[in-house]
Amino acid sequence: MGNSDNFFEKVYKVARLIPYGRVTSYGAIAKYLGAARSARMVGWAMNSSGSLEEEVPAHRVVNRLGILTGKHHFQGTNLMQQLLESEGIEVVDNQIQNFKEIFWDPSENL
DNA sequence: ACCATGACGTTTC
DNA sequence: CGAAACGCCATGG
Repeated sequence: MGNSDNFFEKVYKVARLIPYGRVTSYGAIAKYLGAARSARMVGWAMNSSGSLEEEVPAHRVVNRLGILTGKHHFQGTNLMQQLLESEGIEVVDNQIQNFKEIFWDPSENL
């Protein structure tokens, strides 16, 4: 573990490429990395992203429906939503609005 | 090795 | 896309 696991490192690398004001899903990242059945591991990687030197925009990663399932892992009770709204993303009841339009698929852009 | 947990996703009702 | 059952797979006890 001293060295970053290759899989985790790839996840962080892709996450950092998500454009400002756009979002993607755990499954999309997993699929892009050739581990389509390991979407949960992407979430696990995000859980460890807080201790990294390089910051990871984990708030831009949501589930396939555009729901902020990981908001409770951020500090406070509403930080994830606030970060998204600060980028012009509209969130109502933990659900990203216009999700289809701001969704960024690494498989189609990398 | 077994069981529980989880920032997911698909299928089914 | 409500709710629940599975499937999936790394981690931890």
